[in-house]
Amino acid sequence: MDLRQLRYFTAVARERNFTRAAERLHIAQPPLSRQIQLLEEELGVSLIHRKSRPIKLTDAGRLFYEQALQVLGRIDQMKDATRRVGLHRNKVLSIGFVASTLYGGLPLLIRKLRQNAPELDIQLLEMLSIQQIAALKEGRIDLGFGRLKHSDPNIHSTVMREERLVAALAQDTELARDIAPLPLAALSGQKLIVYPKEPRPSYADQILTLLQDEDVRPSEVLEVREIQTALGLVAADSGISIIPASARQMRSDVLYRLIDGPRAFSPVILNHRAGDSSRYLVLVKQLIRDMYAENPPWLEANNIHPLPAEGGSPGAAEN
Amino acid sequence: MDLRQLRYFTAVARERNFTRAAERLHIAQPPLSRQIQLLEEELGVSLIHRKSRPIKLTDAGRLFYEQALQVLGRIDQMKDATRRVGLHRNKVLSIGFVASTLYGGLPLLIRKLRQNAPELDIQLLEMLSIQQIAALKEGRIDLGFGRLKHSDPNIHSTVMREERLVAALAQDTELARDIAPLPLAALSGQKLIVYPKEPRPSYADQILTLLQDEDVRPSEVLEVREIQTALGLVAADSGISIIPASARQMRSDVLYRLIDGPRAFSPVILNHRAGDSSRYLVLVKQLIRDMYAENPPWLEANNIHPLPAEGGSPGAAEN
DNA sequence: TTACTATCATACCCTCAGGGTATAGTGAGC
DNA sequence: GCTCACTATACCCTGAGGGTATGATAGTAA
Repeated sequence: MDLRQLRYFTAVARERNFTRAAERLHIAQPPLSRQIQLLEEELGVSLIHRKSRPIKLTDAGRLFYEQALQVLGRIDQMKDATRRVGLHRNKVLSIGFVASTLYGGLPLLIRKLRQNAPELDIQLLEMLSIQQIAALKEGRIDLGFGRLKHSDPNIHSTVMREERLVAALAQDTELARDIAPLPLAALSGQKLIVYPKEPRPSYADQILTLLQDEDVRPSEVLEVREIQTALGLVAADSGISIIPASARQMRSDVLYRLIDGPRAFSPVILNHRAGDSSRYLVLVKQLIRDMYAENPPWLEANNIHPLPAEGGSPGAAEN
Repeated sequence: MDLRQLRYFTAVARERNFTRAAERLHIAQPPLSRQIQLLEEELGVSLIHRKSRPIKLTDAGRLFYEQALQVLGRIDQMKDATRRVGLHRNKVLSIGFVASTLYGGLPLLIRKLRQNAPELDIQLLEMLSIQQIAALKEGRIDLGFGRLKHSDPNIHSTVMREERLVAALAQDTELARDIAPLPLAALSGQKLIVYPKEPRPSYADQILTLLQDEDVRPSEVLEVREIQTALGLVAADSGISIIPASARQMRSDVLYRLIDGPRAFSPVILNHRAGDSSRYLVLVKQLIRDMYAENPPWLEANNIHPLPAEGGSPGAAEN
């Protein structure tokens, strides 16, 4: 497949007419017909009902059309952004993050960052905690928000906060009767759903280690690839999952109970290359301190405990 | 530009070596070098530092690399989805929506829909209310969630609920002292920010008409293109904006006060082609009734008033 | 039904973009 | 400064993509 084919197809779909589309594309009509045929052949699917005038798109064609428009738009944006950066009009900051931080302070941080550094092209890449370590070393990202501690000397880490863990429970089950915090021990003998399945080690191991350390044994452990699947299975009454408190927003058709216990927390960790002294890194750290200082509603709502040492003194509680 | 060039560039970026990338692509090294040069020439930007071994990406190159990966992935997904639909394994339902419904019931509806019809490819397209009318007629979407009433006989509409309006106020301003509901009249003499600027008529006109009907005259009206901009300006103390209650989630650094008055509501309207009797349309309507029947927390939290006639009897309160 | 028009598909030719081979140029390490 | 590993340059050749001519057919009006 070829971008040319996408452009040709979108022109035909827009005009609902091969001849006019060809004119608009500044080519003759036969080659246009042929390119569309080749495209349909490659996909193994007919995109256009030709046995009617004006022509109509098939269901597949309509889907393909909308997606093609989006891809083409995306490519234009990509070219523009690359040019801006290449011509030194803009700088790039690539930020890796685990999905759950989307439900915490990350969106606000990004907004603040855009306000404070409008010349910055911010690139957000969803990736797991260990993938962030590799991506930092390769220079694919400049900053990572993860949930896993690591021991790589080239990567500098800051625990930003410890977030309460909650159990996600199916409605109308025994444990869902009460809403008081749940002792970890209550999970003994229950079916547990953990995520992500790979790559390891991951948040799943953090949860499994916690249970093991507290000598809590689930009757069964099911590993799934992502939190959405885990919550889906919970909703289908296939077990219990343990998630960071802020991720409760992801689904409202399951019940959540805070988990009790001094270790029932998951950290949010800021990772960056040791020795990186970019002004944007400094800015991000400052903005994070500002955010905690403002003590926004989501902090309390999500039962998040900022670390005592944080919030005021720069550099405190790091590494 | 060409997809081939994107594939070539990602291979080089991955391998950090032209020769090995060429092998992996099953072409000779010189043509690969040339394609990358052409790409850089078209962009007018250097993507690769060649004066080091192994080669390194420039800032622009890193940005371009990540974006290119995403675009290529997107294209694969697009091909797969189109094939599935074309081979009748899946059906497509295209849903147009105004941005603010993302903060209401739409995400939950989509989840329910996926559960109830896993064979369905759901395509979400953000568009304004009037754009939805045109898109429905052209068959670009099958379903629209908008906020504007219309009078097109080919489009069937159902008011799903009336949502409270709230005023977005800059922190530390006079009106932000109190948190009690704000009478519309309090907006007299204030700077007002409305959106979207175009295409008209839009939600902006709905608000302006409301104020006019109630004889409330702002000192100044500023039109901006989208709600994010409006809230950004509010945060910068450039005026007051009026938004649907559920959109409060978009920004936490401004203050919101409910607006008082019998007409201070904005409807959420379901649009579809008159005569469309697809089973998925029926399913969506059923799921919406289920959702309201469950009376989820966001309904109350957003001060939404379901219409009395809705929720139980199918077909009631329609059109 | 027929004739007409608008429009898409087919057949066939030609050109140049992209790939190949040979080789020159160059950064990095000993 | 020599060598190795690697990239750029020079030049040739082939086929994908575009052009022209024409056939095939849906829609339409009489």
